[in-house]
Amino acid sequence: MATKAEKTREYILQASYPLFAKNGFKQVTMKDVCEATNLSRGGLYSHFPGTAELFQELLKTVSVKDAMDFDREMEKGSSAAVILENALTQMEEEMKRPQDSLSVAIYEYAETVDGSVLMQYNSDAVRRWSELIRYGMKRGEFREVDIDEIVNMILFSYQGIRMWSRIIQVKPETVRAIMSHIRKELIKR
Amino acid sequence: MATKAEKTREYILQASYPLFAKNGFKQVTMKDVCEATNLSRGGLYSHFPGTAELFQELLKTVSVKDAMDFDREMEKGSSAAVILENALTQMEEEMKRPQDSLSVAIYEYAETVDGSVLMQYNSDAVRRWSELIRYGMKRGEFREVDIDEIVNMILFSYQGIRMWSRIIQVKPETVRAIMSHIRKELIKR
DNA sequence: TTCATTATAGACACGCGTGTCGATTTTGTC
DNA sequence: GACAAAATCGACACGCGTGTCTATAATGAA
Repeated sequence: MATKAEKTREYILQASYPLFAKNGFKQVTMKDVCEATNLSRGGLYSHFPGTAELFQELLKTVSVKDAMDFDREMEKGSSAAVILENALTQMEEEMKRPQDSLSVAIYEYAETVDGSVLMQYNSDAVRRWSELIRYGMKRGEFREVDIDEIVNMILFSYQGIRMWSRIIQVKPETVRAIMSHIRKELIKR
Repeated sequence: MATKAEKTREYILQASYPLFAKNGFKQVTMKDVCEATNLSRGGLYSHFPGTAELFQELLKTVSVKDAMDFDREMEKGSSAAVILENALTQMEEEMKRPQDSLSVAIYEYAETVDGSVLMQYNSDAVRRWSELIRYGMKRGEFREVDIDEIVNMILFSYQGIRMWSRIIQVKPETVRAIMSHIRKELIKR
């Protein structure tokens, strides 16, 4: 029944999201979270024993709405080309604001705490993309490609550019070049 | 003239390489370097004021022998397909032993100290690969591709897979799938 | 071998993040 | 409104990495 604690918990999660998005996982300290939430050490620790558990919880609430969840669209029978285009656009948008994404934090979390998160993350993405491509091929919209090759190419170049774009100013043309390559690779002309 | 100091400096660099390769940049402390070199704090600090300078110096000595330095081969007039094959093989080898490569350390160094390192690193790689592809096209070995698109695809998927392979066990098939895609993309059949 | 120069040892004080714990305030039930 | 339970505060001790400084040891030129 509402319980103050649950609200506070929720509030902490919401308030710490930008911290992780901006600074990654390792760079965020409990002290930072204290300041971001205006809670004291004691108050904070009574909700989360450490940044690891906090971040873990944060991931659960976020992973649900993943940009690359094509299932619904495919069930609706939407055009594969359109679904692809939307995904590419969303990816492109994300690159423009790398500070809003948890991707690097997830990487660091996997590095220092639990690698299985990345495995899960990756195999999910592989599965979803594979389904989309199979779908597109079945509908005759996509070329007959080697699914494994294409999916890995897409996902890893996405990861690569995503991480680098946090550090160096990756030119929009560069992002577009990758997207364009993916498009050409898949769409029948 | 020989000067003990220079030798020690050299020794420190050589001894700290594996530390950075294994642990990245941020995770390496001066204390770690002390232990790896059997030097005391004072001894070490009289050579390098911090890990940043140490790593910077380390980069200089390493970056010379880059796996993707195609210039010499192209000047010799070697087959573009062969040069490509060698590069892909070397990349594949590197993935097998991610703990021996400085790639993640470079990323972290760029993140925390100086991003221009990555920019330099990247634009060099772009230039070299572009030249190789232009060379292969001129020789009629490679298809007439969009150089920008292909080069970015190659480099970013390489980066992506390289970083992830430090954390999750990327299957050899996956690496091979990427390499295979690159090959198909370039080589005329 | 001598001795000025150079290199090294290791103790020190400092800053910062952690996790804990008793005191205090707030909640919400009766 | 009273009062037990729940939530929060903030001071504390601890570990760890940093950078400095002086005494000591090694070097190598005369």
